[in-house]
Parts: sequence; C-alpha cells; structure tokens
Amino acid sequence: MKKEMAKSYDPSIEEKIYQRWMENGYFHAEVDKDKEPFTIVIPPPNITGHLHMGHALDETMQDILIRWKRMQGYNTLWLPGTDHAAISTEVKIVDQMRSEGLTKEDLGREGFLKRAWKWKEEYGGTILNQLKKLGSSCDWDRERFTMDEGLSDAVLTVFCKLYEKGYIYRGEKLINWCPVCGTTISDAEVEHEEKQGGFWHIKYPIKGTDRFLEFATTRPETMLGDTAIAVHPDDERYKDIVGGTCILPFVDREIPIIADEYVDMDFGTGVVKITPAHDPNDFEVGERHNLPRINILNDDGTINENGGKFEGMDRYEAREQIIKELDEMGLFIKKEDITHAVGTHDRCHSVIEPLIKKQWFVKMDELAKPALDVYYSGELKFVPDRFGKIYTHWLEDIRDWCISRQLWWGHRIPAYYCDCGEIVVSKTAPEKCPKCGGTHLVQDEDCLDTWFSSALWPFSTLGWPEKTPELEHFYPTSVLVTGYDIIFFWVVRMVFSAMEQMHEVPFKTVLIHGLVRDSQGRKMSKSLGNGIDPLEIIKDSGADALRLTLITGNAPGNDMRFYYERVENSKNFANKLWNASRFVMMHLGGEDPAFDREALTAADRWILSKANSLAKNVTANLDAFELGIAVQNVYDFIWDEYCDWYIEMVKPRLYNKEDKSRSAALWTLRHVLVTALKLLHPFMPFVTEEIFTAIQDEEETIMLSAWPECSEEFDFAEDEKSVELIKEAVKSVRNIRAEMNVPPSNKAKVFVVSEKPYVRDIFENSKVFLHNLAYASEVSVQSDKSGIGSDAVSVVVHDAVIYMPFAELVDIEKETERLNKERNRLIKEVERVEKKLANEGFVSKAPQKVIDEEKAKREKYTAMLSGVEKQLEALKK
RNA sequence: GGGAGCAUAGCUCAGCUGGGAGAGCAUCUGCCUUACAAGCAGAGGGUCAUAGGUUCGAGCCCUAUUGUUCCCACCA
Repeated sequence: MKKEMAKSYDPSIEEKIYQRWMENGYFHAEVDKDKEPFTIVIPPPNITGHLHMGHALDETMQDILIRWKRMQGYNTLWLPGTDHAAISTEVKIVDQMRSEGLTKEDLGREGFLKRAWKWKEEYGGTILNQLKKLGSSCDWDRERFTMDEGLSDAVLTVFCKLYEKGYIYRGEKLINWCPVCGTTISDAEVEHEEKQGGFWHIKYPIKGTDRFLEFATTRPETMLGDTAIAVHPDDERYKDIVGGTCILPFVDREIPIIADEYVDMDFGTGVVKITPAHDPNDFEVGERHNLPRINILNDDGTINENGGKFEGMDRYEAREQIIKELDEMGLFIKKEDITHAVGTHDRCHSVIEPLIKKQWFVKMDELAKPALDVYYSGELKFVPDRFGKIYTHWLEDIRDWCISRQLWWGHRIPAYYCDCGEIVVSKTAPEKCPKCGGTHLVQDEDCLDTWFSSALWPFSTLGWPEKTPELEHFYPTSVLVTGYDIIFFWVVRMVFSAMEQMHEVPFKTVLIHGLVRDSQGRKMSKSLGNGIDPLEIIKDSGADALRLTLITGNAPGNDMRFYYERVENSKNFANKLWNASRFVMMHLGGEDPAFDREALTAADRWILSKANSLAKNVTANLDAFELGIAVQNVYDFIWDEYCDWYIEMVKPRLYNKEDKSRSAALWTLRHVLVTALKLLHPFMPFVTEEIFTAIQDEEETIMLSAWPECSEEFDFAEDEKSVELIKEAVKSVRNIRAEMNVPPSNKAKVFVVSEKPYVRDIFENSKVFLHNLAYASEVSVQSDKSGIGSDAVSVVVHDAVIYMPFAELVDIEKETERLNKERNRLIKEVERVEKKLANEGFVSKAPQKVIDEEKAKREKYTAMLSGVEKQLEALKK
C-alpha cells in the first residue's frame, strides 16, 4: 500500500491525475508499424464553442473507445482540433465589433482578419481545455485547426483538383440567400419552419380580352419578377388562352401564358405565376421555356430597381403595399390564412430568399456515387444501421453544393479574374493572365463554406496532401463518433471527399448518438436557459460521475434526458468503488499475496469465474458499440457481486490471521478488483487510475495496462453453481426473518436438511456464510429432520429445506398461511413446466439446452413442493 | 407528401441474434454490522400502447391501428 486512502472519494483529484497523464505523454501516439492502428479524429468543435452536454457525450464515447483500444494494445491515435466555423465565428466577431461601434468595412478585409485571428488565439483554445476536464485522452501534440497552414493547403489543393476535373464550376443559379447575414447558404443550412402566413388570391388581366387569370401566391411581392403565367397543358379551362399574354400590373410587363406539366390542375385555380429568379420550381420552368430571370431583390432584402415604384422598400413592406394597391385596382380577390413551411437560415432563423447569383458550386452527381457504393457494399457502416437511411437518402437526391460564401473569415476562393474575362484557378496568385498576359488579376472576394474544409478533416489532419507516415499508417480512421444531426452536413461530405481524394473510406464505422435533453425532454438551448453546464457537474461530482451518467442506460442513437439524480447515483458508485478498494487495501496492509491455485476456496473460484465472464461480456459489448450495456455489466459486477457478496463472504477469513486461506482471499480480492478497475477504466478513467496506482506497484498507470481477457484458467462453472445455491439460501433466510420482523440481534439456530449428500457437502463447507450473512447462531446440516421441532419456520431452497426454530415468534396460523401461499405458487410452477414438457411441439422443436433447463426446473420445483407440503403436515401436529 | 424513432414498474430508461420481465430514482419496513448511512438487508409495484398474424414459444419478428417525437420535402 503506497498511500492512505481518504474515507470518501474526492473527485477533485482528477485534475492532478490528468496533469500526470499529460506530463508522461501517455496520450501521444507515434507511428508504430508493428501494431495495428486505431484512429479517431475528433469532430472539431467551433472555436466559438463552449463545452455543452452534447460535446460531453460525444467526447466521452470517443474516449471510451480510445482508452479501451489503447489497453488492448492498438497503436491508438485520437486526433483533436477545432473548426474555424466561418459564418458562426464571423457573426460573433461582428457582434463584438458592433458594441465598439465598428463595422467590417471600417476595418477592411485585412484588418478584420487580423482581429479574427486574434479572437481565435484568445478563445479558440477554450473548448479544448474544457475537453481536458472530461478526461479526454487526445494526442494534444497533434492538435489541428481547419485554417492552419497544412489544412488550408489541403483545401486549396482539393479546390483546384475538383476545378480541373470540372467538378467545381462557377454558375448563375438560384441560391439560398440570407438577407440578414448577407451571404449565400447551402441547402443543408436551410431549415423548414412551420409559420403562419397568407395565401393571397390575385388576378392578372389577359391582354386583348376582358378576361382575367386568377391564381394564388404566398409571396405576392415576387410578382414584380414574374415573367410568365403557367397552366397545365391538359387543362381544358385554359386551352384557348395558352400562347396569349397577361399584363403584369405596376411594371406593365407583358408576360406569356405558357403550358407546363409542373402545374397541378387540381390545386387552386390551376394557374401559377412564374418567377424564375426567386423560386426553384419557377427557375426550372423558366429554363424549359427560355423565360427571362428578373431579380427584384437587393442583398439586404429590399426591392431593387426592377421593382419600379416599390424600389427601396423592405420585402415585407412591399408585400403589404402591393396588396393594398392591387385591391384598389380590383385585382386582389382574397387572403387566406395558412400555415406553411418556410425556409429559414439555421443560424439566424430569418427567412431565406431564393435568388439568382453567380456562385461557385460543386457538381455532386458523380461524387455521390462512390459514397453510396461504399455504404451498400458494407465498407462504411452506421451504428445503429438505421442512420444509413438518412445518409443514402441525402446522397440519392443530392443537388449541387453551393460553396461560396460572402464572408471574410475562411478559406478565400483561389480564383483570379483577369480584365480580359479569363478566370484562373490556382493555389497561388498568378503573376499574369495566361490568355492575354495582363497582370491585373483580382482574387475572388468570397470564402468557402466552412464544411468544405471539415469535409477533408480525416485526411487533412494527418498531413494530406503530403504523403506523411501518419497518413499512411493511421488512415483510414476507425470510427467516427457524432450526433445524428450532422450526418448530412458533415458525414456525407467527408465520405465523398475522401472517396474522391483518397479512394478509400475516411472511417469504417460511424457511431451515432442522440441528443442530451433536459429532464423534461426539451432540447437544451440558450434561449430556453435550460442548458446544464457539464463543467458545473464536473466541479461538483467529477468527470467520472458525469461520464458514467451519460453512458449508462443510453442505447446508440437514442436521445436521453439528463437528471441530477442520476449524477448522484454515479457519484455514489465512484464512492462505493473507492470504499471497496479502501477495504481491500486495508487488509492487504502492504502484503503482496502470491497466487496459489490450490488455496482458493469455492467463493474465490466463484468470483474469479464471474470476473472472467465479465471480461468477456464487456469486451463483446464494446465490440458491438453497446457502451451502455458494457458499463452496466461492470457496475452490476462491482456493486452486486463483488461488494455485496464477495467482500462479505471473505470477511471472516480476513479477520482471522490464522486462516489458511487468508492469503488466497487477499490475492483474489486484489486480482478481481484490478480486473474490474481495468474494465471500468475507459468509462471512469480517474477513480480507476487513482485506485490502481495505489493498490499495486508493478505498473505506473492503468491507462497502458493490459485489457483483461477471458481465460479458461478461471472458468469455474461448478463453483458458480454451488455459491449461487448458498446465496439463495442466505437470501431466503433473510427474507423470512424480515417478514417475521426478527431483529438482527436475535440470532437463530439454522438447520439445513437435504437427502442429497452433495448438497449437504456444499452447505457443510458454507456454514460460515449462514453465520455471517444470515444471522445463524449455530448451523446444523443433516439428512433428516431429527432434532427439529414442529414449530420451526422453514424455507425450501432447491434440494434443501432450511429450518429456523422461532418458537416464541411463530404464529402457527400465519405460518400455515405463508406456506400455503408458497405451496400454491409452486404448484403453478410445476404445472407450467409440465405442460410445457408435455407439449409435443416444444419437445421436438426446442433446442436441447432449453429442454434440459425446463427439466431441471421441474425437478427443482417438485422437490420444493414436497418440502413445503411436509412442513405443512408438521405444522398441523 | 416521404421517412425514421419512441410507447415496458409512480418517474427516467435498459432489455444484445425470440426460450420464464430488469436498473436507477421514488415509496414502504428494519438496521449507525469494525470499506462505504453517498451505506446494508428486505418488500410492494408491470394484461411490455391496441388488434390480428408467424412460431412449440413473442416485450423482441410480420401487418394494421392509436398516440407521440424527430428528420426530409420546390405543390404555387
């Protein structure tokens, strides 16, 4: 024993332990070609981020896998880092600047970037330091950032390569525009929110007639950009006017009446206004019919010069005004109130305006194919598998990815424009135009979508495009752990990027977890103020307790609710383990007991056997990514088997220094504890380390100790059975005593009667347990009832009957009632088993093992029944 | 409109390839027993949403229904 242990566990030791791990470089991984690699790259948190419960769960899961594999002897790398998070960060910095009365324009691009980098240096490390509090065993020497030199190089390389292949192009297309943030966003960043809205019925006059065409729209202001009116080609109502012209009010534009399959005859009036510049469907209709595209919006959401008299008005102001004036002109019919899904920006929640802009896109159809193939071929797996559907669904009807953003914080698009119109895409600025030789080349003002760089994360962090030894050894990574909410933002893009650049999957398994919700099942959010700060929990209860809470009882992919009560339980468990260890160390008292197989008792062999199968089960569950079940296995073993039974069973041997098997007990106590500590370490790294280093001298850290393996050497099936029998006997006695309100101080004589010699042997060797665990003053094991009065209370355990003479306490009537109840229960059990065994179908079709089990039960219950009946007979006398 | 999850003890959830329903918390009873009262021992509590089906056998597989949550979606 190296040090004295405090009476209760104090989680504040965690910090000190983590420091020691760091100082000793335990987290660092060097390429070791003799070992199989196991790699995880962290989902890089935003540099603006603060640790929340979602991170805590995500990191804990990764750390569990990493620590487990490290102990199994893999060459284990967990690579950490952060994401520049283009738009989120830029918005934050702009906000900060606003409070100082500054705008981006005030600083200019260079000044702004300078400030942004300063901001990154200041806050970028916050979240990583918070991760350390969780116990994350990341290789901090290899920390990366999406905008560091290497990763930026990877981004430019990929951009150029894709451009050369024709997979990146610049085009004038309908994009999602956020008027508040002033930038384009990708389809993935558009959230559809159900909103209250209007459905305005309007009519346009048909030229050369006195007729009108009625239709309805949710966005009347877009009429300023209408360039056609469409009906279905088969619609009899409008056949005669197709080819005609409508007069567009306000702008007095003549727009054609066209026929297109897109129109649903049965919806509304079967007439649709076509605004190719502001609606995706209309855009396509416009393509088919060669319609002009008239953009009516400025970047800030106001009406532009194409809106005639409405120029300068905000989009919603213009909407009101247009309706008002249409009404005056007699062209407005009515407004219906409807709720409909409106596209909003996932960052600021303002309504997206689809509009036409010249932007950069990634052509997706070709890139998507290999990403789908690897899923269908099984090279890429999702756990649980159902999330593969989200993945394939997204890839199967993917549209081109708009990657340019009107931001300054990010990777600037490496495209240079010459006055002659030539576009040069190059990693470095070209000195002169290859076409005209001009030297006035201007770089594109825009930056890339932040996901463009995170898509490369699994290989860019390992040094790509350089052919580094790390890349060769640690790639592809083993597992990606992430929430289901970013499958299409990130997972999809990482896979197709990796398939294109590496021709190999970026990771073999995607382990998906759910959301951590509050106790009422609501999403934790800033606006609700219902977020629970993981750092607070760590401060109060320790990272171990937090980790255990997050992992216990949580099945992969499922959301969970967070309860303080559960943290309390986790904390108690740490304390329980602490105290059990304190007990063991107290009795070891510096001794180093040697293993002596011959000296082991049945109880020792029982717990060794149990620990042996525990190792097997925990490993199997980890292999299957069932972290919650795995940790439950260890928890139950430590608390129920080791503490509540084994420790209690060995106490008499420990107290008696003369006991010949004392040393075997000590050896077993320590061996099993160490095994359990190791199995628990990935889940609760700190408390296990603290105990491990205190209880043995051979190894300096549990982190690098060998993962326990199931071995035949400790497979003791017979002893498991006999100890289980004793446990049942003890429980039965306790039960009876509790029912009869016998105080523990009232020790009683216990008779065990069995006709079977082997059963008597088991009890004969286990008298001590009945003494110590079942309050027996004296234990007599015998083959018949001689010497037992008729006033004894009895309980049947398998092939044995246990009698306790409580003469002064026994109420014959009550006892008869109790036994009758037991008799009825047993009769039912016997009936059930016999019915089952009499079933032809069962006997012929069920597996032999199940049939044997049933037969054993029949024997057991029949014996118990006859025992109870005999006792009832005796009471009558 | 399409897809997915969930529905099991008062509460929150486990239940892995179908073989007699579990945990934590809460409740009740008795214990400060020399590791732990952050503990020990005992108890109560569930037609596993409903209805069919497959099977010798269903909480688990299939179908339908109800409730609920979420994701995707260009019906103006």
